[in-house]
Amino acid sequence: MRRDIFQAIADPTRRAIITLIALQAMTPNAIADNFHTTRQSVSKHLRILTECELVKQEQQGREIYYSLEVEKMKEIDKWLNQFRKIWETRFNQLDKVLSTMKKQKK
Amino acid sequence: MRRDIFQAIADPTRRAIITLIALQAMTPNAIADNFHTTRQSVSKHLRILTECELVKQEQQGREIYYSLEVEKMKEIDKWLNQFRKIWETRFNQLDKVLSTMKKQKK
DNA sequence: ATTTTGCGAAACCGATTAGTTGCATATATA
DNA sequence: TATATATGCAACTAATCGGTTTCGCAAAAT
Repeated sequence: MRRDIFQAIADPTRRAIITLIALQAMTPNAIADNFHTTRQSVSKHLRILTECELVKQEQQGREIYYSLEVEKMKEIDKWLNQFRKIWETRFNQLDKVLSTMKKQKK
Repeated sequence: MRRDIFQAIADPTRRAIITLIALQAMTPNAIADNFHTTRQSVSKHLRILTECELVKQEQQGREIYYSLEVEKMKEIDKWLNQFRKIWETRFNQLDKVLSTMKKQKK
């Protein structure tokens, strides 16, 4: 049971579920309708997403509404930050090359 | 063989390798020195990272230097974009609440 | 009160995964 | 030329994964 965010978003079905419930809470049945798989399978995915706190539940009678814990998604963004510095630097370097080329044209 | 970026960064060792070679190219042996695993195991991880183009190789005599393909990392950032809109909206809503509280204080 | 509906949990199964061990190959070095 | 070094690759193994089937429970509908 590794159960961290990166392992959670590794599965394409789970990524699709995340996108699906990002804007509005949905029940497992409603979610399953969107995929070619069983409710139980979706239920399993939701358990994994819940365990790593990417998703939160809200019981309403016998129905359970699942919605995205957007804050948790920021952790992926935070991890990307270390590389963002690098690709921004690379971009600046390309920028320099381009402006040098322009100058040479003149 | 799924081999997409999300599956590639799911493994903690692979994430560590990515961070390690982000700033400077390294050989498999040098990389393996940083982990409690064998060189062959690192070699396997590098193969997976290379296959999904997150990493590029540069042969130098009998040594092979591996370095990060920063551009590819942007694809994760691109996927995050759809959620970025949401969490920015949430932040703005919190902003409104805070400014309302300030007004009420006055 | 009985049936239907919405759900999670457990047991099972085939596929995949990460890691190890044992090679083979190519490039240095003595 | 013989040896040491750097590496990738294939075969194997235990663990994990995603999916299905079956079950039990609680809430709603009849």
